[in-house]
Amino acid sequence: MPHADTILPPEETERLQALGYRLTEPRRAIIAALRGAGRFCTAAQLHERIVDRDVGLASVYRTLELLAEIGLAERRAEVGGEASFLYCSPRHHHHVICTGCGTVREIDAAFCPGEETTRAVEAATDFQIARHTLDFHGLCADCRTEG
Amino acid sequence: MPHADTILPPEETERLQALGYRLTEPRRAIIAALRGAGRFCTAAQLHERIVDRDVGLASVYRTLELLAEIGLAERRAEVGGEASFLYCSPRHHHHVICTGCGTVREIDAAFCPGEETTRAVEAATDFQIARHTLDFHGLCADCRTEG
DNA sequence: ACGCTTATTGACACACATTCTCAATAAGTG
DNA sequence: CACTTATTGAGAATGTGTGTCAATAAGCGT
Repeated sequence: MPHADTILPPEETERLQALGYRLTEPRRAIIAALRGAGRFCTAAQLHERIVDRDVGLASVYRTLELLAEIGLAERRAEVGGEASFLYCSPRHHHHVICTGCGTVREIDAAFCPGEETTRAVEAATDFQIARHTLDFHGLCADCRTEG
Repeated sequence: MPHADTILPPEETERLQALGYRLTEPRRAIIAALRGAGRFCTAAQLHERIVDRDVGLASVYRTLELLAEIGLAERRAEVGGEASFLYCSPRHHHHVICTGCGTVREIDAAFCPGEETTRAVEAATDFQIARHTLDFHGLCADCRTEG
């Protein structure tokens, strides 16, 4: 019986189980915490948020690694040698990241560089482009009014 | 007298010195190695490339950190907890990264999302966008013919 | 060129993020 | 409800990255 705070949308459960992974209580808790954070989190930060569930730190690391592998999380290098992870929906999307508070909002593919841009890059570089990443950085409304 | 392999374009030297940093032999060697690699490198890999210059591993870490701070290098998280660094020119640019061999090529701002896209993102999110990052991933010509 | 000031360096000790190990547990299956 | 085996938690082990400090050399004024 999953904990009330760990009821996940079918996106995560389906993707995990379709790949043969088991949907365990620790994984539910970790995914829910990462999802709810709405920003880049370190393993230690996430572990902090779920101490009451008796989830080991090693499991947090293992699950974050797994999520990054299957595309449900994005890994980022942090100053100080600590890695951060951000929840990502399985759909194609991009990020708007607040340089003040770190909050991340997903934006949909409407803002993607189009097919023509991709073709132009291919022509200019002789690469065969398969995918791309795009992030915007700036201040969110809250951080703007505070400053 | 700088070593023959460490003659750098004025871009790096100017930026370093303008910020009050000294242009030392170890820094020349590290920057030249990173620049010459043309792909993401770990500190250990770069240290390997310049063992003959008697540069300490600690200095490699310190210099990479410094370069990332002033925008001459990009830091990336790596599976296994080891950070990688990529040389970046001071100009605004984007990357095309080969998923086969890891080679990175810079492309100029012509492929940027334009002002109108940025304005649209601002309207959709109520963020004040200051900058963006854009990377393309795919196979380079060499890796395509080998496959 | 020559000293002076001080940022920078190399070596090594150290801290700590991340992974490994392994017996115990629980998810999924029939 | 039993069975198989992926997964877990705890702690040991690994190894990346940082701090310390005396020695060195970059840049500068003369």
